[in-house]
Amino acid sequence: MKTNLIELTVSTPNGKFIARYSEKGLAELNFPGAKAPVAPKRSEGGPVPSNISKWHRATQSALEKILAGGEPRELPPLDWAGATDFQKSVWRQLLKISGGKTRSYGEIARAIGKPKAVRAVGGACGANPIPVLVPCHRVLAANNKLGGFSGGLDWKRQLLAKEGVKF
DNA sequence: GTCACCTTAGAAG
DNA sequence: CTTCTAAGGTGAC
Repeated sequence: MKTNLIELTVSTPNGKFIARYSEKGLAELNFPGAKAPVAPKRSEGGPVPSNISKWHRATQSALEKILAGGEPRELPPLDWAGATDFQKSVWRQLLKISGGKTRSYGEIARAIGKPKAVRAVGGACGANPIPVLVPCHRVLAANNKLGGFSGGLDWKRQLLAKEGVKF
């Protein structure tokens, strides 16, 4: 079923991110500049539920923290409904990467018990609906090569630079 | 069913 | 050192 997502924006020094929440938590986060598939239509529909309002505050502060090169104090609940088990496993590993550190696709693959699924890990990262908070940008190719990034390789470089990662 | 993807280790030239 | 190949998971066509 098409869950009614509530769309809110997060203003940062880097631009306005777009966050979408379901009843269960943050379901999606988009980079500034990404074309908005739907118009923001939440205010007329009704008030934003208080729990979502609270999550949004957490999202905002976590995002700002990361963009400043730090680690978020706390994250809002993430709604991974629709994701496969494989993807959830990968994203769980990503959440364990602390600021300024990086892992390779191979390491992630190994961590979830499928050392040969390195390309699948790349696929899961690309399918990540919540970039930045789920730090898919901290995953580099082997030998500290940048690798790719569907949301714009530019963001990956910038985020890593803020965290002091060199390569 | 086929193909492309945010990959990588290893074998061959 | 450079080039080529095979291998996982998933979604688009």
